Order: sequence, then C-alpha cells, then structure tokens
Amino acid sequence: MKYDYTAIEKKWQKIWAKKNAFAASDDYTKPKYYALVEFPYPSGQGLHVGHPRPYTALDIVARKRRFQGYNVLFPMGWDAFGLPTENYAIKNHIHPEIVTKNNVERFKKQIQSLGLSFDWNREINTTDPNYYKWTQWIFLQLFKKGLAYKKEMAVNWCTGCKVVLANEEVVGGVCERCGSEVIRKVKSQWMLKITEYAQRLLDDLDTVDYIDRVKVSQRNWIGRSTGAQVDFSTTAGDKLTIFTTRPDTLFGATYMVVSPEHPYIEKWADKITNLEEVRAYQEASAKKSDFERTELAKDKTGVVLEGVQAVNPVNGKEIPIFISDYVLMSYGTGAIMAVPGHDTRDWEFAKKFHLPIIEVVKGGDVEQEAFTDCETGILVNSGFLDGLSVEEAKKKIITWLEEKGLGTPKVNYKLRDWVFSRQRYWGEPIPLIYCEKCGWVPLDESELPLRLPEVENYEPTGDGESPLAAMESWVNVKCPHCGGPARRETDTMPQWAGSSWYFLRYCDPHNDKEIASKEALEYWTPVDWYNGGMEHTTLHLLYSRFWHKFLYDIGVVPTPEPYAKRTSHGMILGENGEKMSKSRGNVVNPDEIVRDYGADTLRLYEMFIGDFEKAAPWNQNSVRGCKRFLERIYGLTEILTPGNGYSKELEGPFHRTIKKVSEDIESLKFNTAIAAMMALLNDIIAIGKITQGELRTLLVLLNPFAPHITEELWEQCNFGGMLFEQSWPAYDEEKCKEEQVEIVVQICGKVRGRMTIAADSDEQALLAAAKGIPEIQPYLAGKTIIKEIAVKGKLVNLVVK
RNA sequence: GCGGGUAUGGCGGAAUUGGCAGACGCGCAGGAUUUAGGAUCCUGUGCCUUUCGGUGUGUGGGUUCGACCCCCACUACCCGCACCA
Repeated sequence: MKYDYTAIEKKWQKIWAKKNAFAASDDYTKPKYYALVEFPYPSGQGLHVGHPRPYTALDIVARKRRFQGYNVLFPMGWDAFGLPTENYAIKNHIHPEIVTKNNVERFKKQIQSLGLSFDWNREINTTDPNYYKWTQWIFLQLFKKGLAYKKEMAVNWCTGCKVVLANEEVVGGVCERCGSEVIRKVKSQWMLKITEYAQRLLDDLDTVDYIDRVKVSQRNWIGRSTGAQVDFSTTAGDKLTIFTTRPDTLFGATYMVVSPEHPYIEKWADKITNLEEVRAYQEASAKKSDFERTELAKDKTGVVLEGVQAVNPVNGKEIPIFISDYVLMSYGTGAIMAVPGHDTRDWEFAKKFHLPIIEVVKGGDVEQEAFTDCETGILVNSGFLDGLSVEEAKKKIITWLEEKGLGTPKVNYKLRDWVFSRQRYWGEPIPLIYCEKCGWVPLDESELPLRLPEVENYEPTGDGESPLAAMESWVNVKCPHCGGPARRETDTMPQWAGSSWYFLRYCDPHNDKEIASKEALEYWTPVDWYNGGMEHTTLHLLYSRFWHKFLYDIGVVPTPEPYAKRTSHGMILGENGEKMSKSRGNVVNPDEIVRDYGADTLRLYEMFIGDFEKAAPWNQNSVRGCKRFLERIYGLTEILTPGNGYSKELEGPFHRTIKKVSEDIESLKFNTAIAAMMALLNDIIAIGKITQGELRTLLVLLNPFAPHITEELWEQCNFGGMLFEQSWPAYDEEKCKEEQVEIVVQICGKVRGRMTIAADSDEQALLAAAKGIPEIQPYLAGKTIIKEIAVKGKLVNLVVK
C-alpha cells in the first residue's frame, strides 16, 4: 500500500476541524496547560520554512500534554498592524485592511496545511476593532496612572520611511526596515514610562524559567549600575550634578564634561566667553546622525567652556568644564566628572586636550593607558582614601559625601522610556483629545474602540505628521471635558502595542466587557511555556512583561509575570548556510515541501534538522530521509502480529524509547527523540515483526511529531477510537535497564578487550572477570598491576608497570 | 571595546556527576532487485596503515588511572550591544 500523504493529511485535517479536536475546554476544574508561540506578522510573502520550526515544537508539547490529561490552550492569531502592509497598500492603492485580510487568509491556509493543533476558535487579530479596543483601553489606563506622557525629544527619524523609530528599530545607525540613514529630529512624542518598572523587570527575572541567554540579554538591556550622584559647585555659583560608578576615583577628577544638550549651557550663556565656539559645537553635534556619532566614537571632540569652572569637592581645586558628545544627555545627569587615569574615554579625551592625568588607583601605568581594574587596585594620592581597596574606598567616600551633603548613592539604568507614537496610518489610534483649555483629555471608555477612519491616502506626510492629521472631520472634535473645540491625537501606536498583551486575550477572546474575564485569567495565566525568537528578547518580551506588571498593579491580571517559561529557537538557513532571502535565491517554500513530501515529513524534518536552539542549514536530501522513515512506519502494518503486550526482544527498547522521547520533548531535544524512534524502528525491522500493542505505543509516541500518518494507521489497524484521544505511554524504569552489558577492559587507559557480563555485577566481579579475558593477557605478562579501576556498567581499567 | 554563543567525519549532528568518540540521518562505495532509477532492500563507511597497529573532538599547556567534557592561556567564526560615565 502506497503512503498517499496528500490524501491522508487532507482527510485528517478535515476530521479534526469537524470534531473541534483541539479546542481548549472551559472546564476550569481540569489541570491546565497554556502553550504559546509568537503570533506571526502576516506578511505578503506568505509562510517561510522558519515559521513551522517553533510552531511544530510547541505543537509537540501541546499534543503530549493532551495525552497526559491536561486541558491545553494552544492558540494562534495575527499581529497584523505594521509598516510593510501599509507600504504595500500605498504602492498598490489597496486598503491596508484588504491587504491584511488577504495575507491572513493565505497564512492561515498555509499554517493549517501543517496539521498544527491550534484552537482556531480563539483566533485573534490585532487590527480587529474588537481587539484594539482593549489595546486602547490599556493605553488609557497607563495614561491615567501617569505612565504615558508627551515629551519634546530628539527622536530617531528615518529619512527613508519618513517616520520616527524606536531606539530598538535603529540598527547600526540605519533603519532596521529600509536601511536608510537615521538622523536626530526633535518631535513631541508619546512615551511610556517603562523605566519606572526597570528594577522589577530585573528582579523578577529570578522568578521565571527563561533560558539563560534571554535573562542575560534582558539584564544587559536594563543595564543597572550603582554608584553615586555628586554635586560639584561651580564658579557660576550653582551646582553641577554628575553620576559616577567610581566615586572612589574622585581625587583623580581633573576636568568635567557635559553633554552638548545640557541645559546649564543656556543658564551659563552670559558667563561663557567663547559662546560662539560652544554654539557651533552644539549645532554640529545636533546635526550628526547616530551613525556618525558611533562612527566617530574613537575620535574624541569637544570644546572647553571658558568663563566657568567647577570645584572638585574633595580638594577644592578648580577644574575646567568641557562639552563633548561622548557624554549623552539621555543617561545619568548628562554630566560627568572625568577621571582620565581610570576611564578609557576620559583618558583618550585628556590625551587629546593635554589635560592632567592623576593616578589615584595603583596597579597600572596611567601614562600608557587608563587603569580600570576594580579588583586589585589600591588607592593612592587620595587623602583619606589612601591605602584602601576600590570597594572600601567607594563605601568610605559615599559616606563622606553624604555627611557633607555633597552626594548620595544612586542607581542608574540604561533602559530608556518607550517611544510610543508613530506618524503612520496602519496602527491603533491613540484615544486622546487635545483641548487648549483642558490639555490632553482621555476618550471616555464607552467610546472605545476609536476606529481608524477611512482615508483616501495613507501616505506619510513627510513633515512628520500622521496621515490621520489630514482628516479634518475626524480630527476636529469637542473636548469631552469642557465641550470646547479640540483635536484628536493623530499619531498611532507602534506595532509592539497589540502584541504586548495578546496572550491574555486568547484566554477569553470574545469578551466584550473586559480584556478577558477574571475567571479565565485566573485559570489560564501565566503562560506555561512560551517560545519565540531571540530577536524579540529586548523588545516584545520586555514590553509585554512591562504591560503585564502594570495590569497586575491595577488588578486586571492575577500574576506579576506573564510567562512562566521562555525558550527560543534557532533560525533555519538556506542550503548554502546563509540566511534565507529572496536576493540570495536560497528561499525554500513550505508549500512545495508539503506538496512534494507531506506535512508530516516537513514537521519531522524541521524537528530533526539539528539542535532546536541553534541555527541550521536546510538540506533537501535529509528531508527525503525523514520521508523514508515515515514510509517505513507506514509499512509496519505488513508485519503486524496479534498481541497486546511487548515481545521479549522489544520490551527493553520500547521502555527506553518511551523514556527518551518523554524526556527529550521537555528539554527541546526533538532531534534525539526522533533519532531514538528511528533506532527503535530499525530494531523492529531487524526482528521482522511488531505486535499490535507495540504499534499502538509507537503511534502515540510519534503522533505529536507526525500527527496525520499516525492517526491514519491507528484507524487502519482498528485500534479503536481516535488516536488523539489516547493516553501518553508509561515506561518502567526497571525495564529500561539492560540485563547484560558490554564492559570495556582498558590497560593504562587504552581499550584492549571487551566482555559481556550481567549489568548488576559489582566492582569486584568486574575486576575478577576482566583479569580473566584472553585479549588482555599479553599486556599483563611480566607486569605488575599497580592500580585497578572498575566502574559499574561501564569499564575496567588496569594500570600496569 | 563589552556581553553571549559556537568549534566533533565529506555534511547535519549525537555523546555530561570525567568512563567504548562519531548514536540517528544525509552523502558516498559495493552488492541485490529492476527494461530503467534521483525507487526499494542488504553490506560497508573518522583518518593513516596491506596487516599488526597507530591516530583522532579549533590551538598550546595543565589536572587525572582516564578529558569533546574540568582548569589556564590562545585562535577563528556567529549573534547582540555599543562613548551608558
């Protein structure tokens, strides 16, 4: 009988859909399991072979959990707002809503052809007004709690897309999407105060089960550092406050630097005698793009402020103040004390401007390079700190500063507030109204969703205003507060908004009273296992943790963290080992694989391709290998024999395979789980027969990986009921053990012989048996055994002389 | 520069309280079957060597009876961040 995968896969997909086989139940008394994969952006290119890798992995987990008796929630949806759709709409004069609808249809069809056990009753779409109503609602709560604010600020302006980008969307100084140069431009933007949650986002990483590299990335991104804030008095009669992580080096501060945007420059304008030069420098750095700033990173520039000096609080010495763009306004206080002896950047600057370098921590040669080691150095030239270690000196100087009222301990974070506005059409409208009298007034919740208006033209205006701004009838409204004339906010939300809470909506997707019912959230959250790309670690993953914590604070969700466990998959590369892309011509289309080999083969191959967490190149021949495996499974019906138990020869292999597959699924080792099943199949074929009981077990084990073929064989063999309704097979630890094992006999660590012996033989028995085997006799003749090592079940090593 | 990761046959990859390196699959070689094979089945397959044997997990050291695995010092490649005071 031929393995007609096309017919089999269509048949079972239809049956599962009809039976609603994978719907999560609303019976909240059962144990639950919430498995989640990142919902895709439905791009115009259709599904990519990269998509099925994580989807299949968690589908395997979901299917295994159902067999284990859990009520499983495994949902799918569409993160459909975003620039590519909008750009496509502009280019082809099709409404983005239509573009989205078409793309979603295609994606859904493709995903469904893979036999993934998603609960399609809970499908969501971020562009659906019934969905974004709640995205807007959450924004209003943030606004009401003071966590959304508008700020004039230098933003990343993409010269290609004519749109403001988040810091995270700028890669290497250019636009992540179009590659155009990004420059700095001052605009009024909505911001979300994620920084207010920095410490909790950091601390609570200890409470969740994320793979290490995700935790490390988030910690680095949040970038906590501890130090001190210190006030330097100036000859202008005021105080300049700086942040430093090395207060111990205060005696080595020989000059100060403020950022070109620092407000004190205005304040001191009438005292600065070289104001023209300073202004010129300010302008020059304002014009620099981020790219230029990083390009020129090595070459320090700056201008001294003539007419104003600072006073080092520890020794009363007057020191010069510079402006330089190596000091960023966005971190700390926008001003630093420069300690060229012990900071590489300050050292470079000091060398260039011939400023004094004082050694205050002994251990290096500060004339050659900055000595930045905090572990070994001893303080020198530092008055009352002399002789102390760096750690001791830090404590002592902070105490001293506090006593004198000159400084305080201080914690700083690299994490910055989230730029939340976009001057684009295809996003959630921000539900706020600006009134001259009342300021920013939130829309009443009863007015939600605030729908996107129909417009003729979605094109960005290029002057930084959203296309919505041109819609006079939509923009001009009455103030909800005073009834006077007012205007709507015309910016929309970034793509990250809808994905920051979507996992909550799956719990109760049709609720029109709240984001999800209390009961549903209480039961389903947190997500038990969330898998997604590493590229979302510092964006989506951090943003959604922030929103979740906020929702927890206002009593909407019952848990402080959204995801109990987070894993991440590697990319699938082209056959040439490069990233798949149209321009490289190495893209593999999943539809063709499904057509030529079947969905089960595609699933199996993507799980077998290599370590799930690492990138792996596609290999068409290996796809064939997986197909061969399934064909041989299909052929097992021809050697099927009656009997419910395991045959004597296969009992051990079956128990071992059940154990291996059960454990490997939990630790993302899908490749070795499949290898174990392949090895078992080789054993079965070598023996030449399989009992009904054995085949039942094998089909259940393989079902999460290859659901269609296994369900088909289950039916063909009349095993009763549907395969997806069965239980996960159990194994007996005792029966996993081999009775006889082969023991290696080594002489001086080299394998010289082997013996087969009862697996439970103890060390004495092993040694006695080993000494008797003929192969090693030549190596023992005329020698003395000086050491004997025996390891149960493994080997014997005799050291001779 | 900083942070993270990786390095094992022709290829993808297995192997952990330190104990037979190369499971499983691909490819390749030989054979069977076939009108035919890019189908199927069987056998073999790290490298060197006719054999005996030797040798082998990026490089150089070390610890150990024994190291892909632990320690020290390097090299190469990949990813992320990047003047964060």
